[in-house]
Amino acid sequence: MIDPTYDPKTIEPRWSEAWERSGAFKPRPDPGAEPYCIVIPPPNVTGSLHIGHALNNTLQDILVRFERLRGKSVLWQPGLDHAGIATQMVVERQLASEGNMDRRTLGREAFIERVWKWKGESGGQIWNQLRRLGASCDWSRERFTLDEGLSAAVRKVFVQLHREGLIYKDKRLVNWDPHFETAISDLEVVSQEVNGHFWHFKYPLENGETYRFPIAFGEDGQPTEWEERNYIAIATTRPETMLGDGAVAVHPSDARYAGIVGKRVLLPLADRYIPIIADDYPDPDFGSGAVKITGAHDFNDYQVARRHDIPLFVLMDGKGRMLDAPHVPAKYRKLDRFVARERIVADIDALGLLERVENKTIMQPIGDRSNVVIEPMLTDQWYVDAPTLAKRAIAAVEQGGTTFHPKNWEKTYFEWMRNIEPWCVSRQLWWGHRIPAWYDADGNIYVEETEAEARAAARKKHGLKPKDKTEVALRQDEDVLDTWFSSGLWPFSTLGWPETTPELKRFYPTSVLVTAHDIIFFWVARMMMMGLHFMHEVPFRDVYIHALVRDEKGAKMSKSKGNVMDPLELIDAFGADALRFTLAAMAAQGRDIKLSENRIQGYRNFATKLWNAARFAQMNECAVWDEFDPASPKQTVNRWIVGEVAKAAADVTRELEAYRFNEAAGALYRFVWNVYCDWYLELIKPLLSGDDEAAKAETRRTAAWALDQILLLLHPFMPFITEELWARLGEFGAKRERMLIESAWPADRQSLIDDAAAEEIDWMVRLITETRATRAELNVPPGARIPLLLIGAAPETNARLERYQDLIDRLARLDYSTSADAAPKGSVTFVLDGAVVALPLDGVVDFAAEVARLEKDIAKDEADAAKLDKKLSNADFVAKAPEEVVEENRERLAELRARVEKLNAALARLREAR
RNA sequence: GGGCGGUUAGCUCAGCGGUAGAGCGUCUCGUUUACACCGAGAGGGUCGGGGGUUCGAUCCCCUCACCGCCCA
Repeated sequence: MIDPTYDPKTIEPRWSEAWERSGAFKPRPDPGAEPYCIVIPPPNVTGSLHIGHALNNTLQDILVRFERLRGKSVLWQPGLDHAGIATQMVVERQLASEGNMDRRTLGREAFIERVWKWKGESGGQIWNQLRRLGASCDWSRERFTLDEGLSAAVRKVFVQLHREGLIYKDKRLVNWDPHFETAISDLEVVSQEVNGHFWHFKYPLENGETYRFPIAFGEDGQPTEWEERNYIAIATTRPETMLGDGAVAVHPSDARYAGIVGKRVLLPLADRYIPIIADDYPDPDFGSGAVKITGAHDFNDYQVARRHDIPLFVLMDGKGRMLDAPHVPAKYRKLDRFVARERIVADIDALGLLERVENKTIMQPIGDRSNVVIEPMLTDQWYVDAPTLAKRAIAAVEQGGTTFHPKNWEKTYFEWMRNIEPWCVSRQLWWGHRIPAWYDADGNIYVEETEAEARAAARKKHGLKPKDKTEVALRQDEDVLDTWFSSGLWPFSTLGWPETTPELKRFYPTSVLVTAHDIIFFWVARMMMMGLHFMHEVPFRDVYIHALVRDEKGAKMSKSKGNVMDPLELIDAFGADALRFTLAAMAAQGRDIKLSENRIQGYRNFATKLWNAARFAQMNECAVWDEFDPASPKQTVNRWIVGEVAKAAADVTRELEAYRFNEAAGALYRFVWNVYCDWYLELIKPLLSGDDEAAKAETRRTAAWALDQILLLLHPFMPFITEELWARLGEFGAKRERMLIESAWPADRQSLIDDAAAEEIDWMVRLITETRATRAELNVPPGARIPLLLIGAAPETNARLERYQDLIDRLARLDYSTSADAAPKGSVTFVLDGAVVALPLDGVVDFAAEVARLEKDIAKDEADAAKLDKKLSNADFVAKAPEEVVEENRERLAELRARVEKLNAALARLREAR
């Protein structure tokens, strides 16, 4: 029996395990079944479930369960990525809390061992959290980016790309994280607005030269006043970098400086002379219009320096301390960059060269993991030739090989891919795939999949014969690869590549990738490039970009901001089904989600409603005892609900196919609550308690069938409650052959829609609703049984009334209802489909209230009629609007006028009766 | 500075060339044998401002304002 109360806490835990044990999460072995595959966006090994994961995985699970019910062979491939920096950080913190031993003291091997140990103990806790959410991944196939297989894929890819010239070593400017002492990607750098300063320095001209600098301007913008200057003014937010200046740049069109371009200025403190150059980069209207160029410590300056062959002065070491080097004045050497900043400002000031200091909010680059200021640094790194790989990735989307949903994200994808920079893939970390490159003492590089192969290559290079005993001494590159390098291979490496596995053959390209837009660059782009290059085929047919879940202010949720909503707490409070349904219902395309608990509570109530409906069904023996043909019912209500099921099934199917999760959820909500519960169950109560045994049997079976269809349609959204009810309902009906998760999605059966039945039920629903509204408006006591008279209706309408009399009387709380020739004196009336419905309430209701009600109705109808009349008397409208629109308006006008006439008559009668 | 998106009922949000919708909240009523996590009913919006296109604009175009995000 179904418990009297719905309690997600007791029902949800039983199903995850039962599903998994049954093998339902594994792909259907049937070779004839269409394959359907989603690879999970791998959570970090350090990760725990946040609301973004909950949304992302709910949507994937909805698709996966939907397609599984549709009979496809479904693989939802789970796995974790090793998250280089994040994981290393976790373990380093642990080491720090245990004592003073840092990773360098521990040594590389011991440190990595520690990380693996940590991974074994506390990595991947997110899996159990995803199970609580109901995620139906094939857990038996779980992969990890540092698995042997995936590591082999990484080595193979690196070596092949290197041979093809698509991976190379280069010295370029990178984002350097002085805390972790590694290069990081642009995407791991976040801009933060901070209160900073703008320091204005004077750089004196060489040999005491002077020039006239305009200081006042007339209305025409021409200078009117000048002063004689022996310096050029520059401004900087980072004074410590001035020691590395290689030039001062001005705009070529800037007349103020035209005379001194090509001359030199003295770089104070450093005591070097640097040139004044002309370049398009400086904005003449900003500051003094002159910009210091520090090529080794600023991305824009780097470009300028390259254009003009300006020397680059590296000022800092990996920790962000000033270098102990000849070009750094002795007094600043080894100082932290921020200490050096203060000293330099003070020293410039002492020289009388500090013009002024301005307060200014500046955008500071911060490492998203370390939270320290990122330093642009000139270093040797490995690069992937992304611009070349991007070409096919762009073409694939242009030609529709992969489609984004919603489509407008393709713009963002193109924008980014067309401006892609070489991808720096080396990281100065220990946790990750070590770069398969070896160096000999002469600086030769051997890029091979294994050390043995590198050794062989080195022997060959050094002209050693097989019999020679000497070995070339090799040293492997210390660095590891960017985590995204291995994640980029995810859609094929998890399926077994580089081996040719049956899964790879069957499931690549995958069906859809589900992800948030903040990860398009990180991940989608990389998978596209790698997939096309190594598999010669896109990694996925569709990319569904879902919303970001934001806080109430529209800001991204983050731990540091403390504005997170914990999905596990929400599951505890409302159940996983309610959370899932909420996320789906709010997942409208192209808009972010601002989640509120009230909404989740509302959908928990929805689950309760379904629960109670199922209880009602069970209490009334609504069970399917044998094969039931939904085309067989004779009763109008049953014929009607069968058609409504068919419509709902078609709607849900169509919306899910188009990734319109919110529409699918909305259609289900309305059907279950407003159709099945509010009307169907109410309408069949008399049948269920009546004595027409045939009708009763038919109704029980129809109600049971419709409920089963609801469970099927709702299962992708609310897997737990539907599976539970499926089981409970099966206790009394025919034995369930299988769990709901393994059943079959409702077929599209438009033939079940009976328009005549629908029209009839619709009429009855409106009659009942109008009667209730009228009663409520006139304050007729709920307990008062009153009669209802139908006047001037067509014969078939009178027949309807007769047919459904019992139902109407019950639901509208009537004494009796019948057709009549005229409304009795003092009746309250309303108009329904051209007939007058009269409630004889003379003396019972307030005369003034009834007059007011009628007058209000008349006024509204007349206003509507006037609008329509105006529209229809517009010749242009009649001539140009589509015929059916004109016709529809005409009908509406005629109807309104008839209503007004009848209401006026009713008003007149009422006054007469008085 | 460039790009993208948003502005619709008190709140959170759907919708979209042809009669403005939902959930929550509000108000009134209700112990009708599934459900008060419920039922019945009601109120509430010149669809951000201004132009334009159109027979017709909340919807398309332009523009302005404000908000958010991404990239410089």
